[in-house]
Amino acid sequence: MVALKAAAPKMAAPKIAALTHPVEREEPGSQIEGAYWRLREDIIAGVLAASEKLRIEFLRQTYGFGASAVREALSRLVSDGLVECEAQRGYWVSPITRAELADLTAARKVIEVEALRQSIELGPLEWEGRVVAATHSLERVETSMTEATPDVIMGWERANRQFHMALISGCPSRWLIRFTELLYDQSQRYRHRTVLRRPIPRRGLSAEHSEIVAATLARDAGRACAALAQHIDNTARAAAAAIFGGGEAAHKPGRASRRKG
Amino acid sequence: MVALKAAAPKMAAPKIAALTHPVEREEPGSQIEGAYWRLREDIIAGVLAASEKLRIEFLRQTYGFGASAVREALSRLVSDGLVECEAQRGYWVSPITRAELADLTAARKVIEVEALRQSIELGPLEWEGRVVAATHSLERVETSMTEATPDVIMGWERANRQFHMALISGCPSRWLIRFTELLYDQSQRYRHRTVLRRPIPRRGLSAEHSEIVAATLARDAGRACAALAQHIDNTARAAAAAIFGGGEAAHKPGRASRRKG
DNA sequence: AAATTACGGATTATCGATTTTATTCTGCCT
DNA sequence: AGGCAGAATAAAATCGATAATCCGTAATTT
Repeated sequence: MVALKAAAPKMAAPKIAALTHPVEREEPGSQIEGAYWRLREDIIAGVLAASEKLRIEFLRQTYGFGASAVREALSRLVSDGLVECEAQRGYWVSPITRAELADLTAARKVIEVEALRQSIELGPLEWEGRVVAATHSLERVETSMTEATPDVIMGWERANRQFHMALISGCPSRWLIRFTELLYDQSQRYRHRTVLRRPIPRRGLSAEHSEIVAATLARDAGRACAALAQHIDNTARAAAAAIFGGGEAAHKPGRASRRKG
Repeated sequence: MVALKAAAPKMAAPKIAALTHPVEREEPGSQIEGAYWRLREDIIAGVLAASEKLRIEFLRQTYGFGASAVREALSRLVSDGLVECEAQRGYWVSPITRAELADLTAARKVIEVEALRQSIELGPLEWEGRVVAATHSLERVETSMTEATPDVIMGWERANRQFHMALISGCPSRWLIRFTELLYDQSQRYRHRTVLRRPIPRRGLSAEHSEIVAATLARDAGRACAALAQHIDNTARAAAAAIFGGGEAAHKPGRASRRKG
């Protein structure tokens, strides 16, 4: 995976053939946009590991973007919280810690749940349609999951994101939706490892989804919010167990821990 | 302060007298950091007006930063939501609209209020100290406000921000604090015009602050949160009246409206 | 022998120039 | 007269090169 194009960066700057999976994103327009989304995806998916140093030259050669594009993309990712940087010492992927996961989970239980509540209470009619559609897609993907190839897993992850976003897409507040997306993507960095270890989703995850959907479509805000909060908690617990095991933290946030010699 | 290290890049580097006020920020380290904070401040303070086109060359000459630094700073501001950009058409300050103000207000009433609740319920001891200190500073500034020079207004704005941030600084969630800051700064763009028109703060604003502080220090979460929500609402209402008047919206978000011929 | 300082390699930050893209203006055609 | 095509202009995006900084290592001194 990660085909590493290494595009002859001399004269041909040909539209940058996508190395990664086809995303629902439309054509990137500028190279910077492309670099931004590519790096973002690879950080969330763990291709660029937590705490990994992000050398400009390495990224330039690996992805075939120009140095400027890489730098600007990294700048945006800093504001997104996926990348950190220090004055003259460059960039690195934000570390993964148990405390950060706990914080993400707590914040999601405030913001995503509130967004769901507003969706239920204020969402327009077509919102219900989106929920039904996304639920259907997710179910289709889940029932057809027999093996755990990267493609299948990625498909499920995308369907799961679609599902969560559809749930809150009736919320009238753009900011709440934006924060929900941000927190979801941050959490995705943690969840990804869980999915890798637990190929076929047992643990009654589908059941949790069903409960959320049922309560939502019944416009029972209290029940739906409680179910969503529970779901977020369970997911985070599973991720914590998969990543940090029972005991201590795995990554220290201290200095950037190099990965390459 | 800030002092623009600059180090005579080529020959002239005309030092560009700062358009802005001195901030509490420490030395910027890199030029990009400096550009980022300077632009951020000037956007929030309205020096760079809403919907204004941000030409790289113009910013470069005006502030004396390099083109790359400007571009990277703008990239970060895009992720912050203070600047928007489109593929090959450059950058512009995010527009100001009545709908956006309403959304910001609603989001603040969810997030900032929740952060206050968590502060009251979970905040450590020294948090109360910070609240008392910030309240004292704000009172000092308010009682000594007789004229409305830009410096005085800026001092008040800073004290007000300190006050709001101190209130929620006991919240254990870094993400909620971060979102609160983001929304506060976004709202500041709207509030700024209110303050300009209403030099000496009447409208019982101090009274609102007092009520919030009293309830907070009494650890009465319900009362404090209600007071804060009311305060956010009143502030937004005043800003809406000052900017949009009674009727229609002032700025259309449509195409970037040029300012320079 | 330990600590400190000086050097070399590597990486980042910055600047200038080039290429690509969009916008505006003008002339021609309908 | 109005609309369209095409050139001219302006701006943004990208690239290549230079200067400043940091990290690791080795030599030197106490």
